[in-house]
Amino acid sequence: MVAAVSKTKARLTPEDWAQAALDSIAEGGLSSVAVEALAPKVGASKGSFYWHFQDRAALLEATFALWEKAKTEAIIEELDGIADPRRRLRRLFAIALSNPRAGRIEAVLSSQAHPQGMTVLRRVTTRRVEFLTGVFADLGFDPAAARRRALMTYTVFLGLFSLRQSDVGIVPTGAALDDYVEGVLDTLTRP
Amino acid sequence: MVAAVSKTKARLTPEDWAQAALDSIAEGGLSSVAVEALAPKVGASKGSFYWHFQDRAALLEATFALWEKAKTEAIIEELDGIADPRRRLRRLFAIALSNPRAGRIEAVLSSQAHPQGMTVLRRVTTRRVEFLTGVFADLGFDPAAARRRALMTYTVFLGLFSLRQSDVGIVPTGAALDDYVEGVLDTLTRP
DNA sequence: ACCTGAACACCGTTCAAGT
DNA sequence: ACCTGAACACCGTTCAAGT
Repeated sequence: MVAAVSKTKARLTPEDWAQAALDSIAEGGLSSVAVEALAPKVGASKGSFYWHFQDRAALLEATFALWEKAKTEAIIEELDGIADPRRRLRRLFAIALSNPRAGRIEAVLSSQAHPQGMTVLRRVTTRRVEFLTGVFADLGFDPAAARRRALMTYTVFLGLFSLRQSDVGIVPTGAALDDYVEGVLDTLTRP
Repeated sequence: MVAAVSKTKARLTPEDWAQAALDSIAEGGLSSVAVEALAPKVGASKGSFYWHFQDRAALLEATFALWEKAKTEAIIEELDGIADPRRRLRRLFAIALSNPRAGRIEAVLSSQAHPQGMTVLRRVTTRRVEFLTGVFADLGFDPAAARRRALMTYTVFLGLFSLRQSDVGIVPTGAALDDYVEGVLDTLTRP
């Protein structure tokens, strides 16, 4: 359960704490991000934490920023390499749905448990809707229509994430999920 | 800020605490539901709380149950009185979007901050998707198609809630929102 | 510069004692 | 049966003291 502490560097960086916090959120939600609980995982004392961060809120801010870089910027960068807009969109859903735990952070941010999360959430949302607008523009929709489609696609996307989290057995899995997504994308991209 | 305490009944019921907790979540999120902070609002001591509830988790359970009754059962009951399926669906979106704070509890439940919330979330989700499946069946879709449409509609619904919470200025407001919803419902109900 | 360990505050929880 | 107030535990935060 306890992650092995790297022996290669004696000194800790803020990123070490943020990464530990990110893992902790995926495992046990926001409330599991406790300085006292994290300290032994990174191999330091509670007091040490307050050298790197002003408080727990600052840690969460750094954690959300880390997630933003890994899960929005990096993915959009990959997708921008795909010329065909329909394939680009399909790939996005494939990436997003490949990890059953994806959406955990989005859920935490949306719950408004922490104001600093809202800033990141706004930035990520804007970025993603922009990306989707680009996809629909490339599909030949005029700007206003592309924007509307992008918005609807993103709500479908968010809703699917949310539904998967609650795990009601309503969201299809495996091949059925692929079929479902294919059908949804058909509906969304039809002129 | 502090709600006036009713003088008409000296004794408190669990519902008094649950209602106070529900209000508190809407105002300040889950973390604002603190026994110590709630006690003066209902006009009792912390100790009194533990006569009515085993712990904070039990209060949250009761709070979620209260919300379920008010926001799912009551609304579905109203909607079931509308014969025309398209109007029924439109009315659902109207109710859901009329309160800008609607979706707060859904967000809290989805964040999995509390396991007991998941039970309620699953029940509510199942109930709502069943309701939507009925709408699409009434529109003439066969069972499997009705189910798929219901699922897609519910993800659009959840996503819209979620987006509104983050308040990015991406979701249209006022008449534009009505137009947007109308367009979305058109897309969703088209055979 | 970076870290430790003790101290304190806050809030969840318990409980003996009151009505 | 229902409530109070004091006590304790847990974790966020501070800080004087160490390297």
